[in-house]
Amino acid sequence: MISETEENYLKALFVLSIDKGEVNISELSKQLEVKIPTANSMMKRLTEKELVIYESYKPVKLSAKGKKEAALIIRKHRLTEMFLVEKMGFGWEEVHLIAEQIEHIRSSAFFEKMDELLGHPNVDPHGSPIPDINGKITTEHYLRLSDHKKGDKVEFMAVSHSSEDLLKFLNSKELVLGTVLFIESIEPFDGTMSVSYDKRQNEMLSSKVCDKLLVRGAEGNS
Amino acid sequence: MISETEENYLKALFVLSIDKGEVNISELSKQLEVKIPTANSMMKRLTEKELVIYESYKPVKLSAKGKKEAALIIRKHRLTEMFLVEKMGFGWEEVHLIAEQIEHIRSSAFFEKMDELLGHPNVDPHGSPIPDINGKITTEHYLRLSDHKKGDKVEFMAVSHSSEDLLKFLNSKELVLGTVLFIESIEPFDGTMSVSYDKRQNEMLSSKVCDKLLVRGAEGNS
DNA sequence: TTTATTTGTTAGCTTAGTCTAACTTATTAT
DNA sequence: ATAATAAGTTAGACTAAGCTAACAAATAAA
Ligand SMILES: [Mn+2]
Ligand SMILES: [Mn+2]
Ligand SMILES: [Mn+2]
Ligand SMILES: [Mn+2]
Repeated sequence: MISETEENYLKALFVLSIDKGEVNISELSKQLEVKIPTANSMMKRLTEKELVIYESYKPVKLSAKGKKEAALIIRKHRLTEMFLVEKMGFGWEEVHLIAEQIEHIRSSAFFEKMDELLGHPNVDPHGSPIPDINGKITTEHYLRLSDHKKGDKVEFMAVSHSSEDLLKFLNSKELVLGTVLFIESIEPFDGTMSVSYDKRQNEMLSSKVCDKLLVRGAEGNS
Repeated sequence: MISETEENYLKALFVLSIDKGEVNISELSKQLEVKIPTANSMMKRLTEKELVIYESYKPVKLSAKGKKEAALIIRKHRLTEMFLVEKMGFGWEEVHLIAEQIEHIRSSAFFEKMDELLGHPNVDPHGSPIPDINGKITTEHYLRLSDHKKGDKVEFMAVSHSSEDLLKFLNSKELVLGTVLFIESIEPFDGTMSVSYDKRQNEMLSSKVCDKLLVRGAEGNS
């Protein structure tokens, strides 16, 4: 049996190891807001349970088993977020903390029912992919809006590392997933973009915002 | 802050003290499936927190504060059960264990949303009353079906101490809340009743079942 | 290549929540 | 009224999950 705390560690390991495939204990402890020795001793326990691969002074990796468990928790988290938004009327900025708790509910029927009622969605309200029932996750590789140039037309597909503040900002600009953006101009000095879309014209987005918006080319414009 | 474990103790104290107003530690430990010393030490902790009133060798009582907290947890439990049945399509026999977990989710917005989507229900799927947002609970005092006599016509209002097995049995007899029952006859030896209702005629219900069905007089027949 | 800094480890302490064993108080039966 | 049984208490141990303090290893700076 994997405890709620252990589940949170697995999830943190999963998201932190997405690029490098491994995680330093200090990163992990920062992510989970615990001290380094706490994370250290948990790594020993998860090694015992064969959920992580870990040797002294080396970075931590998830085992295949650990990776699958983590993906299944993320599945529950993202299904929950989708359910809260689509079926209960919450805003996309309100759902993360609730999902952080509900992801630990022990009832496969509960999450299967959500999945069914939602019509088996493959992304959450922030555009992140929902792993399937076997823990397999298919990641689309979107570019950042900030990687594009003047005149590009792109579709807003996902928010990366979405904070509540960022999501509220996007609400205030009526920027929802699926919006097609046209880049009118880019300020050379600080990278601020002026973009137009159905709801707004010449809206200014700071480079900090543009870094978080994941997009794909629209109309054959990759 | 009240922990999940403490919440479960408060809830158990609430339901066990409904009649007598107080609870023996041994009853409590049985209900929660812990040993007597475990319940005993928890009572000390809840006394510290002023949630219960307790002196050595005397039965335990909930304080006003403890009673309110307990009622609010029961509110979340019953709203959840109602939501699972009404909005997610679960059967009334499937929801208790899930609600047992979800009742501890820390988000008033989550439960307020459920309440709203359900149209502020005042009973759960088993006919038990849902306490209001202030923890006030209004209990209807129904009689048991077994307290009635041949020829009585009654409405099925609630199931008392519903187990999954009992609820499945009622499913098999198509006996849902609101059904109007006519008592055709009662076997003097063991109290088995023969009842008729819209879906079935002369259905036999053992006295064990009749003890659990809470009813009120139908058509001015109190 | 030493030295300083960051990162990781170990040991030992804490709290919540559980247990068993031994004992005490209350209740019930003889 | 005394003995037997049940209920409640205390002490001591355990695990999970956290912490701090002291030390060791690895990495970065000088
Ligand atoms: Mn989230
Ligand atoms: Mn979580
Ligand atoms: Mn229930
Ligand atoms: Mn519970």
